[in-house]
Amino acid sequence: MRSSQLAQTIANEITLLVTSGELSVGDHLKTQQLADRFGVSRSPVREAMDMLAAQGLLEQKENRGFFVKEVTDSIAERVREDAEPFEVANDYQRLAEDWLTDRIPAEVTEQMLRERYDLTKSQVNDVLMRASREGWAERKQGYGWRFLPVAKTPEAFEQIYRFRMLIEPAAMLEPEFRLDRKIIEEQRRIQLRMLETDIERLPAERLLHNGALFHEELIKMSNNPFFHLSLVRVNRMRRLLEYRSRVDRSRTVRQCQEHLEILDLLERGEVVEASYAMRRHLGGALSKKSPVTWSWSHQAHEKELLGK
Amino acid sequence: MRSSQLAQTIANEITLLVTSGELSVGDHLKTQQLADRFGVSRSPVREAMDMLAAQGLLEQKENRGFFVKEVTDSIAERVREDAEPFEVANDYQRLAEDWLTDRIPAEVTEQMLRERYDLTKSQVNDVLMRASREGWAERKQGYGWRFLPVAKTPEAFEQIYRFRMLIEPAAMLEPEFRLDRKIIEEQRRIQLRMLETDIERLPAERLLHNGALFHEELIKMSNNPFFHLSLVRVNRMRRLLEYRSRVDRSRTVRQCQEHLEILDLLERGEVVEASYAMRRHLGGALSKKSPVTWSWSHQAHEKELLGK
DNA sequence: CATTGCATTTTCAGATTTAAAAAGCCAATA
DNA sequence: TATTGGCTTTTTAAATCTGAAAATGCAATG
Repeated sequence: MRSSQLAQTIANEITLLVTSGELSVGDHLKTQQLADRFGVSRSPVREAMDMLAAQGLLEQKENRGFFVKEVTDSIAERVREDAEPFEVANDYQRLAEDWLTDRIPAEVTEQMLRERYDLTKSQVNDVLMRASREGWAERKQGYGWRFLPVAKTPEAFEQIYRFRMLIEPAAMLEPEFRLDRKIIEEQRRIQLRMLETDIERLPAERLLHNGALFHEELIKMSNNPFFHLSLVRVNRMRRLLEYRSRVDRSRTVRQCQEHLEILDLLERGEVVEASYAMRRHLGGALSKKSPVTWSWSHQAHEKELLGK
Repeated sequence: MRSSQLAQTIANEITLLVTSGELSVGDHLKTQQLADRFGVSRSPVREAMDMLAAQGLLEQKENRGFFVKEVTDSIAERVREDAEPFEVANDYQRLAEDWLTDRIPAEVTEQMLRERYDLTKSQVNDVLMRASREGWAERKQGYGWRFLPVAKTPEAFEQIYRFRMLIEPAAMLEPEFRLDRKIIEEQRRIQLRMLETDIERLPAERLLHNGALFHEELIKMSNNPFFHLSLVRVNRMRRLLEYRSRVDRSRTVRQCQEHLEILDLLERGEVVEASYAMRRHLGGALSKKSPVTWSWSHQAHEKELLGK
């Protein structure tokens, strides 16, 4: 029973609503309401509910619609980790992997890729489009594509972290920065849950995702979309790199704790403290790899203080 | 005589080589060499040379290839200012314009756009792809596109400048920052030429382009591609905004002077000074619009110095 | 023996068609 | 009277095809 991508996505979102407790057993799911919420029409919502009814999460009553039937632990696990087009993501990963490990040349034609990965034209197109959006592939002037060397080296890691150490703490000090309790509570919940759960058992993917989410949600509060956008972009690139390296789970616990500390500081209104904590937090990830001199920043600061 | 886009582009590049003095009268243009240089095959280079020969810039000798024939002022003017697909850029501008001035709704279907602007499917696709790359349009979950409110407000201007004030000075203090004399000389040349020329006569487009180029070339020297990429991206967005507002040419002279000062500092190796000058330079553009408090940065710096 | 000039092959964009998916509509119903 | 459920219409995505453009091979030439 092959069903549409969108319906899948929405089925997951509905399942999330149920498992998160926003909907409880016996509640009535109104089609239009859900459609509005997700920004789609009723068709895919309807289809998603059909699927969930077939799985037993929902119950359909003739001419009255769907109702939550039961909530068991097994259902929570049924949520697909990512609702994104399965194969595209795969193909993309594969290409990225091959490029990062020098298994493909820097210049290729679409044809070559089609053959190598056995893809259709539009699949190749999707993958290349994505790669170019993420900044590591570009069309050549004539025929063919060129892959860019960015992020191949281990230094890329360092570069990303230095960039983040600059923008993330600064974002908190933006004049339009406003605390958003909802975001803070949501993130606290996520981080606490990770600490409670057996970290070893969580998939690496989820660890990376939650980590990135934390930082992206916080930077949003700066109310300067350019900070947010930049972070989202470097994070995409970073995920490409981190996918390959095994996640060091011993550090994850420490990271969660630091995340929680930052949330505490923010909630108490100690924004400058939080900004500083964020800087240390990011610096920590960096210094594990190599001793970095921060002297430059002190120079700059001294300079500015003098100049004032 | 309609000829291929690529050949046009290359014809312009070749003309540029001649007018810039890199090639002089009588020089032999080797096909393969040029093809390699431009990253294309010999075919479009050949076609471009045919075109230029027809125009009289080059001379073809039987079985010996093409040679530079003459260099007159009229030829320099023949160079098309931008070699980018003419209409795509136009359509894109038009759409952006309409969105910025609220003449189209936030949510549209491709169909709507096709009708409104009388475009083919792939044209619409190109334009939307570009808009999504530049961050102001995104696909809805189902059918249709959503335009994002970013950069519509005048505050967007301020936000962009605050972002730039953060990353551009910091880029100069990156550990991998290296002076590149070639870049510095090239930029100095451009800035000087602008000061010499009657600023009133330069097209606004060119002013904006040169300004953006200056900053993008400088940030490259940080050797941290993430700084460069971020700047390129906010600049694209900025151009969208600035296109609409008339360029204040009285400020352009001052800006060029500041650019030159920064170049001088860099060349003398006073990088920290240069970084600071860059910050002031960007702050200047901002403070023209509204008085901005810089207090936050001092707080942060104090904090960090104390924390050390 | 490097380079040209032409011929040949390959690649890809655009148009067209076909299939799939989402949105909209409206009578039936609780 | 709000909502569903089936149905129709609209919209987009995928597959195929075709021709123009770009890349490449090679004999001819200086």
